[in-house]
Amino acid sequence: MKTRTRFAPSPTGYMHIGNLRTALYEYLIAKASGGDFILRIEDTDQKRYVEGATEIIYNTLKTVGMNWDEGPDIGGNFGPYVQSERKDLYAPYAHKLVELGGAHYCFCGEREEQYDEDGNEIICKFEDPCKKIPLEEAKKRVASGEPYVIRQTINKTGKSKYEDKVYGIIEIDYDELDEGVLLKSDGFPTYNFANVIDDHLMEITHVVRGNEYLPSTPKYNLMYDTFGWQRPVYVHLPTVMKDAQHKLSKRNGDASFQDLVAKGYLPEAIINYIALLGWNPGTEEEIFSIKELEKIFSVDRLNKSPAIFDIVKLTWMNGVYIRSLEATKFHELALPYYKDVPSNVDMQALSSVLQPRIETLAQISEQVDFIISVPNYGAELYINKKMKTDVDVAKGILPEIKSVLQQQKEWTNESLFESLKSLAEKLGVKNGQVLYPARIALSGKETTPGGATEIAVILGKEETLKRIEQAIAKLA
RNA sequence: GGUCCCAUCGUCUAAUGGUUAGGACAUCACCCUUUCACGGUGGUAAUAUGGGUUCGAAUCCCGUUGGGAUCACCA
Repeated sequence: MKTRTRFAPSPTGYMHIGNLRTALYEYLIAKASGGDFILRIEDTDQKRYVEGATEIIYNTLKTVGMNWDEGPDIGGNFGPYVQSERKDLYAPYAHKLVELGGAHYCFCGEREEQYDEDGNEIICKFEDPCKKIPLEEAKKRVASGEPYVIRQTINKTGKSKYEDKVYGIIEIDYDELDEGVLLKSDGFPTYNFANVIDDHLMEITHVVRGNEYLPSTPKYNLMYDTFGWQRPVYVHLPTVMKDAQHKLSKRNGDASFQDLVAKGYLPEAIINYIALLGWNPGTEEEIFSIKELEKIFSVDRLNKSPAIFDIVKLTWMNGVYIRSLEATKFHELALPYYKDVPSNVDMQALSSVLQPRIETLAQISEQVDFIISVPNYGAELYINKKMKTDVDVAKGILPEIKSVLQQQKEWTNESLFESLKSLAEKLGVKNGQVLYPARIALSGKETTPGGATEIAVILGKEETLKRIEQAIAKLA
């Protein structure tokens, strides 16, 4: 049978990293066996609906390359794929479940307190008195227009048992299960019900979701069993944590996918990183494209303990991706970050020095400041023990550098380096005694991306000479 | 609190009864080098704890401790 998995987010306007990882594993489980990946929007809670949220979901999935085979926008044989459009479909199943004895009508409403004959408080979800109302009577009350919900009926004896692909056998006493609401008084299903109906109707073979559903899964199994439907394969995923105590969450202000992208992380790197948060290939390789993951992914290698999201490692991995980019591609991605850079600057050259030095695109801004304008600096910047330079060395060498550069015909890194190196030889000084002062004069910074000659190339001849002259004037 | 789940370097993880407990990030040192990066080499660093079972336990069992999840007309 063809594997079918589904990603079923609710449109809250935010693509959480944990959700993205769940989607990724759902996608990979399907694709690893040539199956289908389905997108379903779960918007039964109208209060939480956020405008534009579905677009964020579409865009995120598209930019990371998780293409869905069926979904609200492209349709499919099992639509509609938005739960609110499926509204009318659930109630008949709920009523049918009542007929089958798996659920009952409850008229308690939202009234606060009820007590039985012994004065004990009645809590419907635990043991609903309404389930004792004869079915015929309950149906009459429903027909007469009395408000009601449909609650799951649970026989509180015995133990439930099921197998999860990552956690193994899970056993829970039926007594622990709540008689929860399946169909709300507004006629909408709750997640607990809609999810079972939809997964069955859409022929989902593998239900993949966060492990917070581990304890409620027996309730879903009861429904599958009562309807006589085959239970899906369960794959419950461990939580993605922010630290040892807290899960990653919107409430804590933790980064979403879009936040990370805005900070200059590449979608490919994000996907690669989160794929490894709770899964490993069994080899020592760790750089994978989503296409490669599709080939090697296997549920067996999913981990069951929670994993802490480590931005430091993601950042390293992002650096790996940035470095492996084609130079032209990198330049294209870097361009938006050059908006304050003067147009006479050689931006291609800038990109080539930046590419091996940054780990996120946002770091470009910090690296590029001195290109825009020379920061204020004191003469003591020329003092460097290792390079054997000080203010006097700089005073002596800068005019020499100026005249060499003025005569320089070919303005490339190699030829500039050659020229300055032979200047050092001619004067009998160390290379650093020429190059270090030159870099300070050109950048006003102790450390820069690239060396003096690379900066000169980026700046161009005119600006380079201008900066050297300014530095000489400053020292005079 | 009841129930369920989890537990290997700081972090992500490998090792499914026999390994000097391996790799990656981070960190430290050194090398390379016109600074900074990149790259290279090496180091520090882990089986939470107490009992079993076994010739042998990170691995299997029980307890303890620690952590997480769940107990809505939210998903």
